[in-house]
Amino acid sequence: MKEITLKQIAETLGISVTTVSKALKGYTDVNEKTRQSVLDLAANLNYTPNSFAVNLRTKESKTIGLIIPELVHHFFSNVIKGIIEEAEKNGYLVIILQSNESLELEKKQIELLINKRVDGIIISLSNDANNEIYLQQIIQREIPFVQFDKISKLLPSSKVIINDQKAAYQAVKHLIDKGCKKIAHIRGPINPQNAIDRFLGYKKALEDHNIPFDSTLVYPCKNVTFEEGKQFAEKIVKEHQDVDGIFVITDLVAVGVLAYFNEHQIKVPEQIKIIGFSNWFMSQVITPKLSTVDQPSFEMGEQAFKLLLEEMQARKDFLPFTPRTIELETSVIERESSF
Amino acid sequence: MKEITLKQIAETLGISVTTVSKALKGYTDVNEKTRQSVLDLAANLNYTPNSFAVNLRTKESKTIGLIIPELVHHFFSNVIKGIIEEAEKNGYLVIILQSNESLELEKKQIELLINKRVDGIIISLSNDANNEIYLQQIIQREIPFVQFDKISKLLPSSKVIINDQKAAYQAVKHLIDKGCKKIAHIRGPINPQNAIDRFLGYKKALEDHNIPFDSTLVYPCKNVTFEEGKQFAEKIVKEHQDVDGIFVITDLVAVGVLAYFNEHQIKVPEQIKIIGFSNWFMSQVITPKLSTVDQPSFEMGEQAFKLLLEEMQARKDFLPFTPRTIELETSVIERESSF
DNA sequence: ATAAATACCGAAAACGTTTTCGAAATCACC
DNA sequence: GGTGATTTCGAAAACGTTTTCGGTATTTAT
Repeated sequence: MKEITLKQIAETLGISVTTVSKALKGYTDVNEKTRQSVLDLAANLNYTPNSFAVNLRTKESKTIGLIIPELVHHFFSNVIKGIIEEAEKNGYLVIILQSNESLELEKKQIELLINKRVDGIIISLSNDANNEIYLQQIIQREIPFVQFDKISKLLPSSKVIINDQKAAYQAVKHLIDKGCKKIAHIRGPINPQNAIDRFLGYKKALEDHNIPFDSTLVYPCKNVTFEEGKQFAEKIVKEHQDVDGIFVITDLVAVGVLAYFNEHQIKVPEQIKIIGFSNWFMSQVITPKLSTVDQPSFEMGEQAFKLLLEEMQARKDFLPFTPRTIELETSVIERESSF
Repeated sequence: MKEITLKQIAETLGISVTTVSKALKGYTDVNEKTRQSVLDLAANLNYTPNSFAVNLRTKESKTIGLIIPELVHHFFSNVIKGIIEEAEKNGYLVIILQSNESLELEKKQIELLINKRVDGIIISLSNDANNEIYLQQIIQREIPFVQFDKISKLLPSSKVIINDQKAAYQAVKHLIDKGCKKIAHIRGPINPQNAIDRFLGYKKALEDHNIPFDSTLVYPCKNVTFEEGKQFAEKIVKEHQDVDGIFVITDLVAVGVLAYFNEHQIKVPEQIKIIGFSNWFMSQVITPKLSTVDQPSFEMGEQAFKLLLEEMQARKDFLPFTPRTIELETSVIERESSF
């Protein structure tokens, strides 16, 4: 069970390693007959180049790294899928690591990838990350680098994002269009930019439609869980009996809200209309089906890899590269919870 | 921005590359002073060994490959998480590929990984795979290899599985214990072994409790979808008004059943009790909460990597290796749908 | 016929590391 | 002071590939 090498092919054919290599790589300075004999023998022996040697020689591994905060997550799963498929189309493989929303781990994972000498890195930052030194380091080392979803605006890299503020605006406008007059917002934690942006979109939509903003109608999640959804649902109906619409930071929490209302015979959408965010899979299998904002997650993955590829190729050819930001369109998906 | 190499360290210290390498790798035949100076300089320069060169020299990449049928899947996401975490603990990184339930793609992905010369491969087979030649090839090449979940019994490799038959038996027994007298089964497709085993467990549980088996109560899914769940729910109540329990191949389909019953005011669990399989995340946020069978997915991933590591180390030391199979325990999780 | 152009091939260096093996220098001991 | 043991070091080979550069051999043009 020995590995086939160029040397072996060369020896059995009585030619040099150089010529064998050239024949296989389509160089023009090799005779058609010798080329054929090399190709035939290589095919017979099932030769595949030793990628360790190729990596060393070419200084690239055709492998990229991907860091996400949490693997078990419908949104991220779809992004990963998009990245992997697009990468494979272009001959790249993907190493996946998780940061578990920990800065320390995020730092460690980045160092792992750099030491592995991956050709590029795609990342969705953990909540508290911003402009950490270990992130700047990626750029200083000129490692091709793309951020998506949860990004640091300060870092000069390519990015794939949605316009959270606009998307939230549309979600709230949808509730208003459906007749809601008093709309609560269950928002995300204080720090992450997308929670802030969604809150701002909520506020702007109210203002634009002459609904007074009331800060007591805004409930901030700490952990963004199903349980929190149930708790806030209870709080909302107790504190504001006349709320007729809720915009929720993400579907998971919105499903918690729905669960509470189901249990307490509060009719959705008749009494209160609800809209979530992200179009999690579960939102279409729950009763009533949850209206939500669709984020094109798979496409986000595809675009992220494409941007990375752009930079990888530019660097290889020593061309100047300026980062690009792609903003993907979101869309309100109207389902039973806001009819 | 040049990469630091052993050579550079050697030159600035006026010693040989050999000694630098030895100092960094803890060889005993290097003077304590020189060792310190090497260590200091290496730390200052932030030296990390070029992994391409290390790979070539040591013939291992500290990278493994993982192939799964579908990434966007609560069960697989958890397995992946388990594998990645355990791998990282042991200094390995993980490349992930999908087969999309296609034999052709599965074959291609395996070849990709072999050509990449990963140190080992973990796989959950696609539905129709069995003893394909490209799978045998992995074993012939002596590439460390572990199967999990959907396996081929014929292939002599380590495996991590659950006892589907036993798990299904317990699920059905649970319904019987709760008083069900006429239990339908929405089963999986004809081919996959786990669908067959779960069906057999269903049948055996009935027999052991003196409930006559009735083949018209068994409904085979084609695509295992939410929609199929709804359709079969309708069929079941139309064809067998007196069914009082349903054992469903997997939670997704069971949620479809629940959705149909919710829409048609059929009371769960009062009129019909339902139990699913796999403990998908959504089963605990739906109303009523779905009873199910928990598969320890994260642990499955951990164990799969541990088995792989065993084989990788044995091969490296030229020790004989005999594959092992680990069978993980499942447990019935009782929730509202079967109270 | 010779000169110039072309086709074909291979030696050798390089990528950066690990490890073997022998040499030199130092030490201990009688 | 001589022997043997021990400590410390480095030359060199090896891993398998890619690519440069020069050298024959053959063809074409004059």
